Amino acid sequence: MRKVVSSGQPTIKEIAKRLNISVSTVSRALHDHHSIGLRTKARVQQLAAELGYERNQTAIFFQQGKTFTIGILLPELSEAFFSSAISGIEDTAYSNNYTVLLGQSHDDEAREKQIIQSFKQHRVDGCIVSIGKNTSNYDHFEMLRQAKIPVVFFDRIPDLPNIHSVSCNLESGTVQAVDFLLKKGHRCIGMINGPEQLMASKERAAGYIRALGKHRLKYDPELIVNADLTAAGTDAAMQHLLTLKRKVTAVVTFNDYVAMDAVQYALKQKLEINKDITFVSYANTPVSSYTAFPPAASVEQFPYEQGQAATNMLLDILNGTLPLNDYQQRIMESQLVLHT
Amino acid sequence: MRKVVSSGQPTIKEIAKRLNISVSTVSRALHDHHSIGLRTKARVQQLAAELGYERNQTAIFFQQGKTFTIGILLPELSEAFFSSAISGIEDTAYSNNYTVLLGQSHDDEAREKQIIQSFKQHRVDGCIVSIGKNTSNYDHFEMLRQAKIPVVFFDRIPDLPNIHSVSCNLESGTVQAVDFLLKKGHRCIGMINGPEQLMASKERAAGYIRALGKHRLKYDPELIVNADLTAAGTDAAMQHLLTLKRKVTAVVTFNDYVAMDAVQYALKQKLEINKDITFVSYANTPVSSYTAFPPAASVEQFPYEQGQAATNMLLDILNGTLPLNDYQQRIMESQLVLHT
DNA sequence: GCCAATTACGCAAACGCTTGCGTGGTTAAC
DNA sequence: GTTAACCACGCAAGCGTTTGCGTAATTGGC
Repeated sequence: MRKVVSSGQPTIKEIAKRLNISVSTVSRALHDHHSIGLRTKARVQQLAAELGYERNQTAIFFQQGKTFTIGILLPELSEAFFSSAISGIEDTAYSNNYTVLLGQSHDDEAREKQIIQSFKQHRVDGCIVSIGKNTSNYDHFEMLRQAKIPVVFFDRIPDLPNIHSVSCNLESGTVQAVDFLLKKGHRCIGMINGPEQLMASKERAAGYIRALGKHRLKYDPELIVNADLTAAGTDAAMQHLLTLKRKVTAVVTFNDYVAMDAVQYALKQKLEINKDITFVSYANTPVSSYTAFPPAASVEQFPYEQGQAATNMLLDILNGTLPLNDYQQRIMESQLVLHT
Repeated sequence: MRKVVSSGQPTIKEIAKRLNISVSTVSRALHDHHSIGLRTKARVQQLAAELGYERNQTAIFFQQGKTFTIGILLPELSEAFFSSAISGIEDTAYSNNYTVLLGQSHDDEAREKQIIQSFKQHRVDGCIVSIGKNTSNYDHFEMLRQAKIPVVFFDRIPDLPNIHSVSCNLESGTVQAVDFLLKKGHRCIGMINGPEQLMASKERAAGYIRALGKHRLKYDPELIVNADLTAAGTDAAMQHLLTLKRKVTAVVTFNDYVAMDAVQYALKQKLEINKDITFVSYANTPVSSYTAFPPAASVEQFPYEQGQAATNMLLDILNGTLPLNDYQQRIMESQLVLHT
């Protein structure tokens, strides 16, 4: 039999041989088991230290069927929102002795499936995932369910029954945002929303409509336009809004990038920001306050905290604190932040 | 013997039993081994598909002594520079069938050591690391070396002999930046640099001085000020520069955030940007182009590409293409990008 | 001084998979 | 008809660790 690898790392067996005791004794000594004599324990531990023994996690993972690893799948690692979330996830995973496996889907459904597959093969204990923009088939998550690998969806959550999720209540934040604009006297408020099928888009729209209702104002469907979040899409949306008969004096944009593109467009149309037209956005970049015309206010979604919350929920499931089939949808409150 | 886990996942053994053949045959059939008959192969593969068989990677990792996993340790996952780098790393790892394990040190040396320890126990095949600001002891990396786990340092590289590294030559970028300003006619150029001990600061200063030398200009030490990267520090630095007898008409700032703070300060002093004073910066945020007064130009460091390069170097080592002891320091060129 | 409890350790199986080698059986070459 | 080559498959070891159970030896209670 060929020895595949000679990592050179000392093993428990090595220690046993040198000390002329059995491997089980060594294993127990290393775990401070009560049935091992103090002398033996000391001898084992000392030799282990001398040899620089380190347990082979891969062996333990295999033997225990548990990896203390969670897979985290996000659309884009470099987006500020997600990178803050990763930070929150890693921090809480770390302090609970879990490790984090990472994958980015780039909003590509096929790649998303492959990564989930890879996570599953890696036998991760659980997953945290934010689905891609155009993911419409959820077979891969069904597989995870069958494999009894818990998943906590996060931010971009699929429209599925019986799932765990952590998300931000964008509806309430949107209500706050629209309220804010209404109180400032705006009566014709446009909204550049995201792709229709996105939950995030639905919530924004719902908040928008609810806020109008609160103030007994009629909702004009033409004022909400679904865009694709590209600069071109935003331009088209702006063009649509600015050519309506009623004059749009404020716009709620899907996120900061859209806001900035929209601002650029407005400037090209010789509009004066915060006078002719006011923008409110959803925060996803730390530097929007530095921009020339930052949105008058923005809805903060606390990505770091969402990451923490999702991880905690997953850990609760893994610990058995939270039953796997007790599906929880934790909805965190978003909050409108004024940019004076 | 207690069955620790009953994951329910079908195993190779299960398939063998059902088909009344040996596990080895099943294994080979699944690997499309030539010594297995077509009929058996088909039967095995079909049953495997039916059962939803999936190989247990943890078993394979353990058996093979290789995990196809690389550990990546960074100071702060949520910083734009690093999150782009992660993105580049994940992408190239993914396309080479490697998976990425993640850890952030928060510039805490103890945590850095723990994460490296964890990576080692996970038996990662290799590591990519950017060290913490105040890491001064390198024992943990020495351990990796002894365990024959290759490391590629990246961006923030330690002052050690015999290491692999990928970093960006900020000196050349700085020369370009100062060149640019000189060609525009500026003769009194200030620099708001970072903390003195940082390699990054030294390179910037060196580039500044070299560029002046190229043009046979005298270097005035008063024009380079070391700041702490906070808004207050930047204000103080600006104040210093603006009260010199010679009139500073351009400033090179440590990064985009400093630039934006400096711009704010200049505006408060009723200076006109790009007329009374011009800024050049080092890119570390994707949105600086949206700001009111973006720097006239900035030195791009290509974090995504650096991440790719580091990963490729690591993969070359793992493939044996690049000998482990053939230490390479890849220095990528930074590049001045004009923001017209 | 006898039985029970406790202490201190070893045996061996099991986790799932890969792989070198062995072994019949068939085919082809001369 | 003998030999060689090849085909198709099984055996079993081994990767490092954990753990239920068995077993001596020691101790303590009465």
